[in-house]
Amino acid sequence: MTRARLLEVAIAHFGRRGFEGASTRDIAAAAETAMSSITYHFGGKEGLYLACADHIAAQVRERQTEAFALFVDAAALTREDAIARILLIGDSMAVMMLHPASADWARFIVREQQDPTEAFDRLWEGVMKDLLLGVQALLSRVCPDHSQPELRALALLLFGQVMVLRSARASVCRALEVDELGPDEAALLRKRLRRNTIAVLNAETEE
Amino acid sequence: MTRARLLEVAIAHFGRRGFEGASTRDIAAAAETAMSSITYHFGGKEGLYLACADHIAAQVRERQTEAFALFVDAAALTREDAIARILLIGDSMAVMMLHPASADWARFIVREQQDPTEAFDRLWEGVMKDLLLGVQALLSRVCPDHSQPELRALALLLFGQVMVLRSARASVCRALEVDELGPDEAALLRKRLRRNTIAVLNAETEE
DNA sequence: GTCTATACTACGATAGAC
DNA sequence: GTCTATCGTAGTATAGAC
Repeated sequence: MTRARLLEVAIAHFGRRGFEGASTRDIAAAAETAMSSITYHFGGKEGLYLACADHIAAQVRERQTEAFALFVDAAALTREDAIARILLIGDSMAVMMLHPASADWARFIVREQQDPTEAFDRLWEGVMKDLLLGVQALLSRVCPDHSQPELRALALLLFGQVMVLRSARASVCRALEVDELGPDEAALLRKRLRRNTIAVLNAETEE
Repeated sequence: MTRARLLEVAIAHFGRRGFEGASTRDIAAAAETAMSSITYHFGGKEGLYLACADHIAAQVRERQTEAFALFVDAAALTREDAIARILLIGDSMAVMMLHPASADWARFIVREQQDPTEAFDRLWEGVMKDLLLGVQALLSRVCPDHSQPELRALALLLFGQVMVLRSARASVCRALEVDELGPDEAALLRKRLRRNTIAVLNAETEE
């Protein structure tokens, strides 16, 4: 499939060099097709860019199917079960962020986060919104007294711990004195994430 | 100063569009000078890019002078004082990340974090290394039993909570249902950061 | 559907006037 | 130090063959 190959290559190129920096020539060449295939399949460079966003949203959603399943019936859970689910979701996200395959699309997302275009709307509506609302619902079981904005802020900062594994990867590697994150570093970071999350949620529960 | 104006403009342009995406034509025009001034002052596009990294490092270091001062004599502190200092540093970083002025250089840094070039070395050696080592030293007062890698992982995830305010700004705004972060949102996020940090550090202390 | 060929614009670098 | 002028290259888009 020329179309599928173009999408995959384009996500990598747009992610690394940005919309303007990436060239349709390079993308077409790397996908082993002609430049005009982009016009045919996506209408042009911009169409290809937006299609990348849709593809990423679908891909992340598929990869996190098990995590999304943990959002159902949140209101009926005990506090302990809600905490357990939050820990599972956080770890699932961490594993994804630590996996090499997430590098390309994560670059794309981080770029859109800082300079949102129409592509960000698609990413947000496609996955992020549901992910954040889901965690918020679980958090409201853990901290029933918190206001909705407080729960959202909590969810965002918890996500921040996970996202730093991608968005500041170079510093993570430098700090841990490795060239790239291996199994040992992954285990260390996941353990730390789990313990931090437990600490935060327990502190909120005690009050 | 043509040189200073070029640096400021270039950080914004490189941050938004990346090294390849940004054009020396646009940078020169925005700095109200000729394109050849870049050649004269920085030797070319790449020289300008590296000079941007140095400038950012110096700028952040200057802006965080008070925070860096909190690193001195870490070994002699009580656990409570070390925690208090970590909270101050975290809040100082959060204020910086929430301030509109950090948008341009933060884009530059986040980009380098995901695709490090020689510019990342300059950012790391210029500020980040000392910042992370400093926090690590304070953390070792709080959790004297932890290994160095454990302390580094802890420091990284704590930073992640702060960095998410910039690196995922679009999602933060969407989640809080605002177009941009105002004083109310800033207060909410800073409070949450503080409480999370206290919770994490207390949990580690108890064991 | 995928290719080649081409039109037109914008890129970075540099030479040389002032 | 800063400008204008220009060179060679690389960008996107599109027309048209197959």
